[in-house]
Amino acid sequence: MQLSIAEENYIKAIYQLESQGQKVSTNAVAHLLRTRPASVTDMANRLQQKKLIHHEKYYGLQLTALGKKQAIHIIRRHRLWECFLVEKLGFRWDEVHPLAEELEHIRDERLIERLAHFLQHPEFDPHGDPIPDAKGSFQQHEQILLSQAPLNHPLRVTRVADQSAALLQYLTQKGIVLGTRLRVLQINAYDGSVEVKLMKKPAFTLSREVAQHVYIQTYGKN
Amino acid sequence: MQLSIAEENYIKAIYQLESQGQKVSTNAVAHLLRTRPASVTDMANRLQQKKLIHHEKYYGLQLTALGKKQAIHIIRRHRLWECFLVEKLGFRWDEVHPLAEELEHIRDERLIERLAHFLQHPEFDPHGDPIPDAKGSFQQHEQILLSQAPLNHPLRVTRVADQSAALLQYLTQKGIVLGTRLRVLQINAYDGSVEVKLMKKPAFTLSREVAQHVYIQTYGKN
DNA sequence: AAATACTTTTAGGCAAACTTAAATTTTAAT
DNA sequence: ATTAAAATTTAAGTTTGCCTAAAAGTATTT
Repeated sequence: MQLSIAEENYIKAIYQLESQGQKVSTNAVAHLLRTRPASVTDMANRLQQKKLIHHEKYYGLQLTALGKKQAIHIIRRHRLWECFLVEKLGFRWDEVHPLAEELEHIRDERLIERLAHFLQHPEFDPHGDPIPDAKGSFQQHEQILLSQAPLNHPLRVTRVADQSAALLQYLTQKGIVLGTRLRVLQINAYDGSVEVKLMKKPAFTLSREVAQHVYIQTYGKN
Repeated sequence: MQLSIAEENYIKAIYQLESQGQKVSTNAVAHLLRTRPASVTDMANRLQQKKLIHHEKYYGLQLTALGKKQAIHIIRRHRLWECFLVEKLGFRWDEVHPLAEELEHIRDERLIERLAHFLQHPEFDPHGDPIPDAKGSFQQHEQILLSQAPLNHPLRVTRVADQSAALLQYLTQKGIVLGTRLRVLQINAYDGSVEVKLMKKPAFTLSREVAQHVYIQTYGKN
């Protein structure tokens, strides 16, 4: 069953909200897709008829197993294209999201598998998000939010969970990209801001909003 | 002015018919796009309003300068993607056309220019069709139809002017790909079939239908 | 428990791109 | 030069995916 581009975008949005543990309200989807609640209800009916979601009136949307499978395929395509754009065409990590949003809708199994092969089956995209394999499974590796990091411990940046160019450019400018090594000097109990220290640079502070989108891993010692 | 995918497909179809020297009838476009004449008339009105074509009622369609420019951009995208698919992803020349038909609709200037750079600015696609440069000009190099080739002269295949997988697979199987060297032993005056001879292989015959889609260049001697 | 605020759905409409059927125009044939 | 055939356009209707406005349902406050 072939989905339209609009249907794919809804499926992806619902998946995204679900995986953030939020209840998937009509409003939330409308906001994410920059459309209106009435349009979401409209599409919800169609998606339910295609067995891609459950829709309990007034209580929100939920992907079926089938819908989830579709979503993961779309995400696989999206993230592979992001890798391609950065690694092969030389785009920056803050530029690729909108382009991948278009490329992801080309649903050709062979194309995607050959692209994956060409890229040597990457496991993470340029923002550190895991890429599902052809069967749809992905290994979420252990992650800690920068805003909850242990103090004075060697850390490595593994993921930025927000595609906005503004955030990615801001981090880049601060010297933070995937793989950057840093320490957290302190976390401000009042506003949640995080003071970080990169090698050979003066310490600086990141706001809670920023720190809540940056994931790290510990290394060294243990 | 951003064209829809449907509009782009019409523009491309009209360009294709024009460049084959045919008069661009409603019927011809409908046939090419596997739609109905009424749909073509419908779209023709919209395209005319957008100054992309002229439409003299009952007498056919014609691209304006603006329409032609758009068409050439679409073709550039299409042919660059075909190169990518063959050279980087390892697809065969008979597989890439339908995929490129999808990829060509991603209209991002930077993407295309980076793709071109990545491919080292190829001048011809996997079927020997010339790729317009970023400004829209392409050098059509001298070409001769196999069906009009000089007899007993060393020839090199430069282009196959038909994307159908059936033809491309047939030619491949006969040993004919881009760059293949051959001679024409004779051309049958009755049915237009062409007897060709490849190195180290027995001669064989190609029908007029096939020979009219294969272009060659002479080489050696002069 | 009632009133108010907020969310969601329903209803009615619109534009794009298609369809079929009927009317019209052009072309070809007698 | 009519007439018949073919091509084209018009008219009316469909589906997808969106919209606004109004109605209905849910949540919150007092």
